[in-house]
Amino acid sequence: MLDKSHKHVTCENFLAKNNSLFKSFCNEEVEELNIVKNCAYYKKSQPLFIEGSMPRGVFCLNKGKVKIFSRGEEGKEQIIHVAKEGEIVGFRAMFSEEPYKVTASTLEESNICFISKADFLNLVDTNVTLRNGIMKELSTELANRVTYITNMAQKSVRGRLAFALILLEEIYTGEMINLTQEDLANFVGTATETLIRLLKDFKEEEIIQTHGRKIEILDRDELIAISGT
Amino acid sequence: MLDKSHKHVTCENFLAKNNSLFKSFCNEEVEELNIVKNCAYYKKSQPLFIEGSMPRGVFCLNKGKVKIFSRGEEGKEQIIHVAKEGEIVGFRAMFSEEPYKVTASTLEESNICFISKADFLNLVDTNVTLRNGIMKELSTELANRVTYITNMAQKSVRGRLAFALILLEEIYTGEMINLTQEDLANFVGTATETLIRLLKDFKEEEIIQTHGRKIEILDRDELIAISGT
DNA sequence: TTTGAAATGTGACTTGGGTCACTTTTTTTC
DNA sequence: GAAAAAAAGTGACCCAAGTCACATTTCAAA
Repeated sequence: MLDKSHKHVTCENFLAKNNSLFKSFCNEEVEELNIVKNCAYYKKSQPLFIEGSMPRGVFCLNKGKVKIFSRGEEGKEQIIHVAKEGEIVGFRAMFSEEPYKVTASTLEESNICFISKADFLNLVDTNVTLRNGIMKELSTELANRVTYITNMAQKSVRGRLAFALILLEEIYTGEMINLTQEDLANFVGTATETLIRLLKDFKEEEIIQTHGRKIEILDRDELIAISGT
Repeated sequence: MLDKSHKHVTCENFLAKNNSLFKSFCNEEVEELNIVKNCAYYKKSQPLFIEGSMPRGVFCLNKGKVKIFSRGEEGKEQIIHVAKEGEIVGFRAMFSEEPYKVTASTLEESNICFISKADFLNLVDTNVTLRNGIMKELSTELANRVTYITNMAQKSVRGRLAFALILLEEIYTGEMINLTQEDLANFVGTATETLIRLLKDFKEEEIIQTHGRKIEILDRDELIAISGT
């Protein structure tokens, strides 16, 4: 099924990422982590886990981006989050005894480490800093989703697209936003056709520029203004 | 400002609520809790805390309901959650060093205990069961919001209203749903006028029945069917 | 290198639901 | 219990954005 073994992969620089929950680990802790982690190569569009299945562990993104989405009634994807290098994916499900409510799938070629539920929970139990980091992360994420819900309920699609582009610019720091228009539409919460038309507007207004599929933001301030709409 | 002292209030039955995070406390722990908690009476429409202010502690609802909302660009309320008896409100903000992203306000006369941040964090540090309960609660809430976001993005207002009524029926167990139509509209994420028209439809379709402001659900199955819309 | 399958793009049409501008009814509060 | 304020309710209007039905371009895989 999953082809994870054909390339030699390492996770060395995962810990170096400044957004990692493991960033404050001391040498001894890093050693412990190295023993329990299990690195693998993922091709584009491979799932890490699927909505409805039971969680078995967490995934640490060393290289590559991952989309997290749920499916609405008619199966339409709603992208909740795009995870980037350094992030741990799937740890929310570790603390509830319930199946995943979301699916995680790679957006590009990725190097990803796996840590089993038992090992991860053991780390959390014994490491106060990690635990506090996780509680803080859970709380922050919860607060972010408040904004997300309010935006969905009150903003125009144009405003939401502007907001999404600002978020994505941070996620794709240093590189250009690289998503299919369908994925972008599913992130914004609109029809693909509507998204294409709005992107065209933004291009004509010289707020963005495209290079093939990639999106470059030209006028961030204008996007911020529009995102209030 | 806040008139919390004119009535004698007790929180005895807070611990008895089966949805309380403190439900597994032993006698000794309950004793500790009794020392640090501070009970107060709240009138209708009094805020517990306000968006933008710094968190000072958590609130335990002994009696009464509380709405949690954020405000969109034009100040329009977006109700994120309606908390009921037994719930702890505001603990999410305890773990991030950031100001509240939401406002909490009583929907009716309420008895509410306050526990200071220091006391609460101390309880969390020393009580593994409580801590695990909180981590589980945070995770579950995060999962719920995924559904919430997907609904907002993909369902019709009619579908969202049906969904909201099902949720509210559980929150108002044993009594009838009792919210202003404006609050209900702000929960569903629509204009008050639209909400009134849709409620009228539901009445004509004999899915609900109203007694003054109170809403009684007559056909829960039909609501479930509509909520898929 | 073909060839099917995604992904992108465009036009025409329809409609859900927002806005505005009121009236009426119910609650508060003094 | 009167006045004021808030909530509930109705009608008319309109446009943002969804749907459908295609054409075209790009990509992946055999």
